[in-house]
Amino acid sequence: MANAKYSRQREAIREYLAGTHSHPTAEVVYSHIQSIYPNISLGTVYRNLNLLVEQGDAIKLTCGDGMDHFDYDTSEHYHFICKSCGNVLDLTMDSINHINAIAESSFGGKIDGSVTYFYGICPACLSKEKKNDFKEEE
Amino acid sequence: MANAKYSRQREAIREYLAGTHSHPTAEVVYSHIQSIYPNISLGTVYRNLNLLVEQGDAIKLTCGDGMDHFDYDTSEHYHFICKSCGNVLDLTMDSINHINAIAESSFGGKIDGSVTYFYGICPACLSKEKKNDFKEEE
DNA sequence: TACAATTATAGTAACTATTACTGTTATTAT
DNA sequence: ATAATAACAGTAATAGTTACTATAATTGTA
Repeated sequence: MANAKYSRQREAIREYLAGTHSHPTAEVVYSHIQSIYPNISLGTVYRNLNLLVEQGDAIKLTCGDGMDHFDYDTSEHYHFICKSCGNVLDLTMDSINHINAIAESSFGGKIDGSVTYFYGICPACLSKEKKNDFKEEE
Repeated sequence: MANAKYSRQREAIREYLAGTHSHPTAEVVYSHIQSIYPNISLGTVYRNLNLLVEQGDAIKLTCGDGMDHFDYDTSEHYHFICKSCGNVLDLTMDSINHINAIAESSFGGKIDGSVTYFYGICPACLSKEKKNDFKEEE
């Protein structure tokens, strides 16, 4: 891991990921990087995304939609998945890491951490729903 | 969904799932049901597991190891994944559903629920580690 | 019980996300 | 400049899962 060579492709991936809060999948990263490096390979994108995760520069989100999502924000924060549009959003909220202590208190093993995903309807889909409700009333 | 016909295969899957707390994958369910129905198809296992989930009789766990796990216990409880052996364990602990209110308080959308996975070392692996530490000391 | 209608099955093919392989190219150290 | 090595593009392979199809099982009705 100390023997990781620089590569322009990886830095382009890093910069794209650092500049978005959209939690893109590898495929989405791939299609964006193609505008800079038209010949980049999807395998290169996967390898570098995983490398960034291994190095602790990004996190991988497995939120149950069949695709991994990536996030350059490694600080403690939480994610929301909209059941309607599928978008993954950041949640700005107080830390809930006390749940690890709750879990550990009556458990014979060791809790190193936890991952929480919140589900529901995102603000954008919620306002669309309201519009449709209004239409139905007319 | 009201037009679901009885099938012996599905009931065998249901009974196996109801009788274990091991959170088996579809492949594991498949190999167990084969002892009763040697010709059962893996597709049948997948279809019926998903049907049980749709009907609310089981839940699907996507805990990040690449395979979905299934659980016949639909009551509110939490899961732990051992980083060492990969086993999925039930955690007996107080409800943490207050985190949904924490998430919703500063969010413009609607929170319907959340899923939390705890990670660490399970009791069995923890005791193995201790044995190895002891060996290294000698 | 027989029969028609319909859903489920086994077996197989297809699909999606991801990883592995291979010969060539880029980066780095000397 | 050159040698060593890691990364690349392109492609093949893998794993988990879903879709398709002809046959079999289940269910409602006479």
